[in-house]
Amino acid sequence: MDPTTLTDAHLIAALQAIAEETRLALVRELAHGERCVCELQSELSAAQSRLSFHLRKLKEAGIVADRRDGRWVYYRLVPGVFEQLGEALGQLVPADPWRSELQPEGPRCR
Amino acid sequence: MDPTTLTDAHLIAALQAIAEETRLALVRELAHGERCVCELQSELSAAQSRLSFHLRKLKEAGIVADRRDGRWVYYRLVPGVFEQLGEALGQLVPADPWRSELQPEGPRCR
DNA sequence: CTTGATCATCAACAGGTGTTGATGTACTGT
DNA sequence: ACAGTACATCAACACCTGTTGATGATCAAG
Repeated sequence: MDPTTLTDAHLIAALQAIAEETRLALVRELAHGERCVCELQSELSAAQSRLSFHLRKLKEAGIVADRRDGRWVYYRLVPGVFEQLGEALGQLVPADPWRSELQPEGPRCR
Repeated sequence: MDPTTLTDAHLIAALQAIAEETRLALVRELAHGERCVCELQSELSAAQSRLSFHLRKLKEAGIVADRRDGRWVYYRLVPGVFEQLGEALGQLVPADPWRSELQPEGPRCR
């Protein structure tokens, strides 16, 4: 039950990629299916250069993939990434309800 | 089953807070329990000023909370945030396996 | 081959982010 | 009151990020 564990660098890159307004909007749009850049351009009413920049970030972070068809480039979400990220976030903390009670004594700073 | 839905701004702020090396290390450390800054300082071997900076970011993002006891300030994870974030990430995409097949026709760019 | 459309890349800029060293604040012990 | 410790804040700096407008590359149609 752990086919592809994320490295810290991958996790950080992916979270950083999603943690931006335009890119979050792109992800939401691509969640409905494949889109070419010009479609995203009109749907988000953003400059083409801007979308190219953000789509590149998302691609480098492994969130989206692209495919060329004629003169259009279609972007899509990489399947499973969000499930994987959600799982990684959940596993960050061992979900231990007695966690905060386990440190009864004061610090030993020097 | 949706007691506290995250706004986009909160989601972005939280993800951006976690998506940094030092802060991810802080989160991992705090996952084991409450820590005062001087403890974190020696465990991460980071300058005090640096930790103060990152702990502030985490606090502003709602990831950690602090508590003063004498001359020590203890930081702890806010319970449930990672479950909430994981859920928010999972819900970003409707988990629809036929997603990529639903766009059969070409684009209408103009 | 030329034109027009889609998309990527670039340069320049503004603003944000993280680090370091110094200073300020609050608390404790003597 | 004084000195020392824990922590926050500040200024200065280097670096990164996002936006815009221009230019370049690639493809399709005529």
